[in-house]
Amino acid sequence: MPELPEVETVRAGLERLIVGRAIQTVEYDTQKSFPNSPEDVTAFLIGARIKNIQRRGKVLIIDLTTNYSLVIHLKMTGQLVFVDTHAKRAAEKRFGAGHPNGSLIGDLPDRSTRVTCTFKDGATLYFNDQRKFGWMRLLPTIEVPEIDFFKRLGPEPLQNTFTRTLFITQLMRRKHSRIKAVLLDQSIIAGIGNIYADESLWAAKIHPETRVDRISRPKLKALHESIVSILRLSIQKGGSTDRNYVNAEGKKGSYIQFAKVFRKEGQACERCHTTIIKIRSAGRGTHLCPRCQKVVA
DNA sequence: CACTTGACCTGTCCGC
DNA sequence: TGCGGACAGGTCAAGT
Repeated sequence: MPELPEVETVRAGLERLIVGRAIQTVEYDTQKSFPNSPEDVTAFLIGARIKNIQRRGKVLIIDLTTNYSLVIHLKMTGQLVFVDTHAKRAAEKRFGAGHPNGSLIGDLPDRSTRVTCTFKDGATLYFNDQRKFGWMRLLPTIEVPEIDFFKRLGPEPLQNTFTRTLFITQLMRRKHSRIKAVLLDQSIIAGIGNIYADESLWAAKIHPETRVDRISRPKLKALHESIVSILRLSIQKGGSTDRNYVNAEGKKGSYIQFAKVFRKEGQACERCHTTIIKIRSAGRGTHLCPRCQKVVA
């Protein structure tokens, strides 16, 4: 569920919260959560300081002063939540325990915690992941771009190099496929998931099952513009919290309340008042307005 | 090549 | 109240 805007929100939060801190301990439940050897963890993670935090597509890259990096994919239910133990104790002392602070989650670690990382100053970073689809691995910073995941990844939609021309060139690599499937293909554009695919297609008035080569130029232009503006707006709103997603402080994003079709089946389309429907496309639940978004045969 | 299905998991919700 | 099953959706591998 974390897509580009959610991962970007986590990245910005972590940049503010953990850059410069030194790692003291790292605990993880199973080898699967953290596939590196204990020797590597001790040598390249323990004692390291956080240098900076990058994002590529839906993946976070935490660069360390040891010239190693933690590469993290949150997949659907992953969370990276920072807790400053000292600040939390001070707040509890002043306001009492359980004082409402906007956090979506309770005390950590909890059942979903897979990795706990403590810093020398007492703060903690938790990697929670209810469904355990996410992954995290430590590797030399210089090797990060060489892993299969990054080699396959398409262009970043929020970089200024993502022009309409590049967008159309990328789409045409799968011109016989349905547009929804193509938008979800990370090798075509990095970072779009189910929510933003549906929202962008509604904004551009394109049916999700339209073949790429049947979409008119004006609609392709509109789609390019809606992808960029919707991703930007969502980042501004701190991402979408549909179920699990929280930012680095454990708080929800508010973009979902701006969604026009996602999880709105049965409700009236804001443009034409036709009832929004939900179909299955590219194997995913897909939301659309059947009047605004006509299939081009 | 396009497309679907299954695997990886667990929490939630629905119908019986 | 319990229980089976469907569903949620990011990615990859395998099958049609």
